[in-house]
Amino acid sequence: MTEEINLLDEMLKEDDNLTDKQRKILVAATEMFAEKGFAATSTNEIAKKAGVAEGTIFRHYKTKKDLLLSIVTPMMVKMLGPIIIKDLNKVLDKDFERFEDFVRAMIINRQEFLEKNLKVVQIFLQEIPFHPELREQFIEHIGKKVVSRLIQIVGHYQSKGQIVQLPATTVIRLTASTIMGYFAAKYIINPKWNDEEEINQMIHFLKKGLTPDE
Amino acid sequence: MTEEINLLDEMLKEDDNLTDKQRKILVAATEMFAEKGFAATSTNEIAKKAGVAEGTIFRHYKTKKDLLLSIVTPMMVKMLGPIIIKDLNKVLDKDFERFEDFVRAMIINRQEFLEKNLKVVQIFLQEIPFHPELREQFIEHIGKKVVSRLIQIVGHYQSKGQIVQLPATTVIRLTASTIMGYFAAKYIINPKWNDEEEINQMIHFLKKGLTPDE
Amino acid sequence: MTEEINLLDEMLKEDDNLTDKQRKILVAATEMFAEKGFAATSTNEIAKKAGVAEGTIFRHYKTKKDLLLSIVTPMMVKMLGPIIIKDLNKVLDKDFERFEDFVRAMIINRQEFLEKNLKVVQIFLQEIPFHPELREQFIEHIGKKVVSRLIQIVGHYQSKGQIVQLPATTVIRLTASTIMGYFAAKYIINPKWNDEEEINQMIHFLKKGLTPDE
Amino acid sequence: MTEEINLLDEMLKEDDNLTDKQRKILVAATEMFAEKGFAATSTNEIAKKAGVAEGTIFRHYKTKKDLLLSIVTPMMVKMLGPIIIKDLNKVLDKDFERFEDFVRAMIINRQEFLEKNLKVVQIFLQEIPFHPELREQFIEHIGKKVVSRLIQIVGHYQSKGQIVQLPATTVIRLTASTIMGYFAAKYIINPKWNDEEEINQMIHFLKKGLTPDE
DNA sequence: TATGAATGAGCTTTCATTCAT
DNA sequence: TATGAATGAAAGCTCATTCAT
Repeated sequence: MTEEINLLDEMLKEDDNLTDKQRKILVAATEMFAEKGFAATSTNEIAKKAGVAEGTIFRHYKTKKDLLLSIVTPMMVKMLGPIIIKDLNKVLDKDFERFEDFVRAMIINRQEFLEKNLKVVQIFLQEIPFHPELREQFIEHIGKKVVSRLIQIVGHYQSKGQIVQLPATTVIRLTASTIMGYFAAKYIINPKWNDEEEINQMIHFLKKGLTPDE
Repeated sequence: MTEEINLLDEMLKEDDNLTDKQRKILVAATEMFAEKGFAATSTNEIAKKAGVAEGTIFRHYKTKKDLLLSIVTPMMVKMLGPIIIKDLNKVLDKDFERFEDFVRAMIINRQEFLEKNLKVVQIFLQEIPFHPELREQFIEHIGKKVVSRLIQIVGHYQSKGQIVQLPATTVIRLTASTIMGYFAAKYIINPKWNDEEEINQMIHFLKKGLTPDE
Repeated sequence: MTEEINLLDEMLKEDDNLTDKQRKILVAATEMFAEKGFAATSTNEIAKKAGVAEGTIFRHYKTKKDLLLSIVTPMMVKMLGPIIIKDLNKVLDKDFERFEDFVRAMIINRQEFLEKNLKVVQIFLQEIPFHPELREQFIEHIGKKVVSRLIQIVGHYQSKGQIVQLPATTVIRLTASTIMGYFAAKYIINPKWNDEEEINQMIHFLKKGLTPDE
Repeated sequence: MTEEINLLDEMLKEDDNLTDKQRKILVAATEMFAEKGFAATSTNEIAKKAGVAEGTIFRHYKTKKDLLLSIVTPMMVKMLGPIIIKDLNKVLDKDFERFEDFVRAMIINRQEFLEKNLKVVQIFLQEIPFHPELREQFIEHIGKKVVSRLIQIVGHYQSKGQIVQLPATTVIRLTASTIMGYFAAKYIINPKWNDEEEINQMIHFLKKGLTPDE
């Protein structure tokens, strides 16, 4: 049912010229960066946790920041981007009859992605305020493509008369906010709710909220 | 029209036993923490920016973390909490006939707050993942009170038949997500939109989305 | 029975131009220096313990070292010296018939002194390795006088045929070592012994050990 | 004639996993601690004197206090203890006919030890008042063993009727005081005396002083 | 390739001391 | 006289990074 992949594992396996040590470093660094933040994690700690010498880290990653980028950039550039696009195609290709079906597919799709890449996403969200390059990379390589794709989709359902004639970006924002609010609640507050029911209610809310005014 | 106050200024003026230097330290630290993050800001930088000796910082704040807390805790404990409560009273006391009027009042009220305290809120959001005490303090002193208040309010409008009979927390989440999505877009992406129109659309969306099903 | 005085109290009372604060500083500093050593005690700690402002210390004592000297020098220069001399006179004037009576008087006399000035003596002994001036002061102002006096006394009892014809300094060393060993055991190891009996045994040991060889 | 070893040299040579730099650090630290005291010696000074970077010190010794302990503890735990025991055995095994012969052997034995380890012993004596752990370590690991051994020995000579029937601890105290008084005079006052003669007189004094009363 | 000792700049914090009030 | 805020040098210590092995 799920063909989603864990980005980190993927990266580790796929890349054949990755040493065993290198894998260990990436895993350890991901763990620590997520927990304490990039700036507050020392290369010494990472080395210890990875069970390698400190020098080994710098043999593979010129600087500490390089290490961060090698965790977070692939997620965006190599994986997040293509995957999103691919997934969106997948979603669109099925040509869901109704907007609400499309939204449901999106939610489930992103949910699986999140579930498998929590740590890296967490690092990304935590560090993006402090690294302008990260921000720019994200906007340039991912953001723009995703947004333009979504605009098409919104237009598609608007032209079918299923959703209200607001600016596409507004529709996207309202929808995305609602979905991300759901994820935030789920992963930060961690409530004991029934996922399926909650998703149904959310979609019902979106459907009603975005229904064209008569 | 706005009686909102800038938290930092407030703190600086109100507290009579704050030295001039201490004020400068707080302003400089807020600036730097917001920009580079707590861990990546050195006390040396803060001292230079504040135009004081480094020792002066530690005369007033036992540790660097103390300095962070003395910026962020008052916001929560002394100011955010009471203000929210007071504001909510203000909002509720008017007993807005319609849920949408209440939401509009809330948006404007929080908008003003945000506008005047962007930096401190930014620090708070950026640092909360790395400081468990901050998280606990926030939940204990602020979160719980605010949520229980909002639950009352939702119940109020539900009993008037204005909004759908979902669990109050779900209603709150859907509403809050939408509003926060608006703020996120406004302050992060900084689009050139028409605030008033955007707010109107958002409220319309919420109203429709939360209308009771017939 | 005892006319011994507590050096610190003496100093505090006697000196009329000592402020109340100054007294508190001296008491606090003595306490801390004895406990943690001079170098490891901060003026801040002393100020807190004394209940005065840090500046007040430096109003009275130009430097931290000045404070140390003003505790330890009077003990030597003003008090230890004269007192020893005076006391020795007292002891000698009685012209104890036997050497052992003289020794006993000495032990009791020094015991009382120690008992009342443990802290200051402790500071003196602890700090003397690190402060050459202290060492020189002691030798110059106290040591020489005391030694030359003791040489006279030893000569006195040697000429009476009561003690062996060794160099006076050797006799002094053997006697002083024995007495100081007793004090060291008493104040450092703090054994549960009978003081009087122990002193009797010690004197008996000295008497036998220093008896002229036939 | 002497098989005594210099503790520090011993430590430095023996331990094969000691870096060259580490050796230099230990030598420099010993020098400085002896001269200025632990608290008054800065790690910066030690680094300069050792010709290493300051960071190097902390790579090998987690804290400055660690450095002190790594100089002083081995002396007690690994070396002083066993050596004393071993030496005492050596001394006892010869089963000196007379108590005075035993004492003489002891003096010479300890004299050699002192001569070769003056600095470390000096540090130990100077710092013990300020470091309770040091005190406890010493009592636990060294003091108790040495004392119980000495009690046996005293009993041995008492049963042979050579020394007076005082409590063994009293005999030990009187003897040790006399010997340590000799060492104190020798190493602190540094008199120009004839060692051998002085030792003979001291032993004669002890013998007479501890002779059983008829 | 991997190590880990070594570095020195820079970190947070402490300190004795000064000085305006 | 007494204060305590302010100082800046120096403390102990951490850090990312280098390099000989």
